[in-house]
Amino acid sequence: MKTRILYNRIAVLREERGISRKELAEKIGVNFQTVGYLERCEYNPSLDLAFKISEYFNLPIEFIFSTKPMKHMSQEILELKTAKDR
Amino acid sequence: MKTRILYNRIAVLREERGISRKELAEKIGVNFQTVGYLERCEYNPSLDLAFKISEYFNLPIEFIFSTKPMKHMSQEILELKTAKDR
DNA sequence: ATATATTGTTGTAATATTACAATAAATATA
DNA sequence: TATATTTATTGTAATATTACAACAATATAT
Repeated sequence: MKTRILYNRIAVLREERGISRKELAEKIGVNFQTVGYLERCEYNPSLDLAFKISEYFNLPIEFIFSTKPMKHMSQEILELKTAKDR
Repeated sequence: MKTRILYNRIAVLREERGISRKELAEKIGVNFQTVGYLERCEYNPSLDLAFKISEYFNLPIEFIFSTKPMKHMSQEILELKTAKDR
């Protein structure tokens, strides 16, 4: 199957939690370099690994990964706030 | 990474739509035998393939795939209906 | 009953993912 | 500055996924 590039928010989410790739890698049970590959979108995770990341951040897979480039979370917040008072 | 078994509802969802593995395979762009492997949980899909299946059925990945054995949809409906009148 | 389509199974090959090592570059911290 | 930590990059090997072929078993339809 010709694999599409998938986009993700791993780097920002990791930053929010203030943890290093090494720490995240340990939590989800992969090599720390694998986290690097994922953050740079050099390859896609398996569904199993996506679930582990989703469980660690306690966020749905669709919030972390997307087939289309992701909006910045900051932007998304502002849009949601604006939508509220219409 | 030691891969966990992931469970899925592909067979029932496909049945609901009344389509064969071959048809589903064509829609999501994989070999029809790959659908068989997935339905029998003989291996997990890539995240990319999970997204394609999710897009085809128009359902979130978490509704189709799970790390724990899935409740039957029939059962889930009844529980939701019961929860409503408490 | 006999075609036809669908599913299950086995095996091999190609591609994608993950692991791991080694080293350089960049960042933070003492 | 010097030291330690984190990140980036490259290369090789192991494992997992997908493709594909071939055939048997079931089910559907004519």
